Amino acid sequence: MSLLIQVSEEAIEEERKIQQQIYDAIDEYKNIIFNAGAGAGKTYALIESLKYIIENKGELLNRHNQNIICITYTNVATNEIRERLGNSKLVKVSTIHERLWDLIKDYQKQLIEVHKGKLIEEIGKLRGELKTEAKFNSYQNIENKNAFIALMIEYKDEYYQNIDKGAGEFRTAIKIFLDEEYHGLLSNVSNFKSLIGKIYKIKNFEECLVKIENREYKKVIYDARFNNDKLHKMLISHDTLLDYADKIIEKHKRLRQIIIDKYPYILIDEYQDTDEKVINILKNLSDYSQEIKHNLFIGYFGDTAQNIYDTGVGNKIFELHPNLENIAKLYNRRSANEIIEVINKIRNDDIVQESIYSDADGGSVKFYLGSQDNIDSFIDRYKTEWNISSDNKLHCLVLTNELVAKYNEFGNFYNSLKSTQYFKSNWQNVTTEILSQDLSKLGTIPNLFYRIIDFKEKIKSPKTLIVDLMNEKIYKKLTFKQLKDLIDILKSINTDESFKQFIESIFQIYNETDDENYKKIIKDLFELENYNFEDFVSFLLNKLFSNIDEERIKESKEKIIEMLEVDYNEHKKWFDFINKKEENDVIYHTYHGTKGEEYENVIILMQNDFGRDRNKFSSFFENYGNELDSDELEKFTNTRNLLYVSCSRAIRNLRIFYLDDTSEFKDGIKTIFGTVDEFNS
DNA sequence: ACCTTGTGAATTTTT
DNA sequence: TTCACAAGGT
Repeated sequence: MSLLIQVSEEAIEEERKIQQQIYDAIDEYKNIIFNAGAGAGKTYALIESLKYIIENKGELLNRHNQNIICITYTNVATNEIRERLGNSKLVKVSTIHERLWDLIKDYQKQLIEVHKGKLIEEIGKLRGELKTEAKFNSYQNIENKNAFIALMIEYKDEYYQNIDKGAGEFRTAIKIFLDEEYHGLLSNVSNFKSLIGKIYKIKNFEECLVKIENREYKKVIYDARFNNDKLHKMLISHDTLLDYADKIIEKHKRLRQIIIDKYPYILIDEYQDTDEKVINILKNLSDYSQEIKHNLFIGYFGDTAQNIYDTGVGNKIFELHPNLENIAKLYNRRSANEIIEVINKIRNDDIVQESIYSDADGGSVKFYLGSQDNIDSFIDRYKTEWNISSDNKLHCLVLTNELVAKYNEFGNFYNSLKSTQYFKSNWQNVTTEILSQDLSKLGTIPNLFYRIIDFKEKIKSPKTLIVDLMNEKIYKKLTFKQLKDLIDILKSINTDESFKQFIESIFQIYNETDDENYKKIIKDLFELENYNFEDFVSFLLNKLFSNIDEERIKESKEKIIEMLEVDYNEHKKWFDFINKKEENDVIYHTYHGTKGEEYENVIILMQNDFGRDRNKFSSFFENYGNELDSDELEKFTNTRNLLYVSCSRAIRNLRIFYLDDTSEFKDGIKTIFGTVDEFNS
């Protein structure tokens, strides 16, 4: 049965009127906030608005050498808007970070001033902590702190060499150079490490201030690749960039005027995800434009109920930037009526959507009660009932990446990487470096694995083009005979067995053949110093288990071999996941990761807890419709938004499968989903 | 009975 | 990084 096809004349007319409201605001330079729920065509409205400005103000802007700014939250969104808008020199589409850095990077004198202020502030904070926090009590009682600090700075190398050791070993190693009068500080090793970390930081910052005074350091640099500041090296990361931009723009009127006069139209996509500091910058520009009576249009496009990240401004925007003209679009262009009814109840605010289609009946939503044991049979049931196939996939939402890996059938490979020393000590990078679908963000080793798997798949496939297999420089110079020989060698690599054997085979041929072209291809692929399996393992060992004792080398090597011997299907599934080309009929995602997507058939696996919160979802249903204090309300809203984003992905069919007992909060569920059915397989 | 210490486990996402 | 908990000390 087809649905979601017919649109009524009135609806089209109504949509046009809403779009006209935006155009009118643009003409009058009235700042707006455009709110549209999930699937309303928000990006469409944004792009139409950009086109309107280009068509109607383009000539004037060109003449004055002015531009339109469109800022987005992600690089993916930037690319999508550029693609849908088409080429336009007038519109600068970029992420907020890229744009802000572009605006301030040439004001180095002012940046240095802000940076100095930041360093001094940080030093003050650190000193304060050392003075007041209880865990530094024994340090506070030391007579000659400077002597202790000097000693620890002298033995910095020794300190870092031992930092990963257990408490006992660490203590012994430090006592070798630490005078006896300070041994009391070592009674609690974790407090000691925290103390020394702060001491080193203060030292670094002070040295940095001196270098700035000596004009040895002259530039502040924003580096988008890192997630942490290295303030003492003049490197700032994402958050600090926003902070510095906010401060500089607040302080310097001239810069404000330059921005306003150069960019009279600023449009913000997904404003709810934007940091408060950014809203503050825009508010500042807006106020100043009114003060000097220069024209400036600011348009926020988004939806407060889809704010699922803590750093996003969400509904605080109405306080931070008051007096915006509110424009709402209440049509839904994505989902069947049954879905829309449920998502309206979840958000439960003044955005009550209705379908733009007159043939939107025919979807279905149900809430089931089940358990861990019958997840599989639940999914099987809907594979049959919904005729799931490669053309009609089933998308299943789970809460953690660990489950995504497991259900997408590369759990062992994922866990073998995750349990390496490198990922244990960089646990915050696990998701990005192992599961990022942006290749440039994969970690060194996952990236290498990715390239090798890619190579293996290409060699196996008869459809692979020469261009995709090797660098142009290689095949360009080859005769027909040479090319044929090279291909024969490549084909002789063993691609039938495990990943480990594939790599062994590559190296074996490498060391037997005289074909320089083959060697060049392998060198381009691996970028190693030595090309044999033993050295390859050592290379992995060095990257994944650096800093380990002699005794643990053997077991670590075994772990690496294990990683390479995981069933090759797992490597392949991981590879397909990274490429977003999963071949299974059922595809798993995290709730968060589905933002902006839409799927015909959705199953959401849900339970009481998430992370440290023992009752994230249960308390949402318990509190639905109740009056809440501000802390409770914040938690409630946060869960509500996540639930709203997840449920609103569905176009036609939606099932919630709840894995814990719901008897305590059944009423809340019933209010939203109608019934709670028990699933027994 | 209470306090201190060490160890291991734990969310998501973006720039 | 932060938290919970077990083990060990006072």
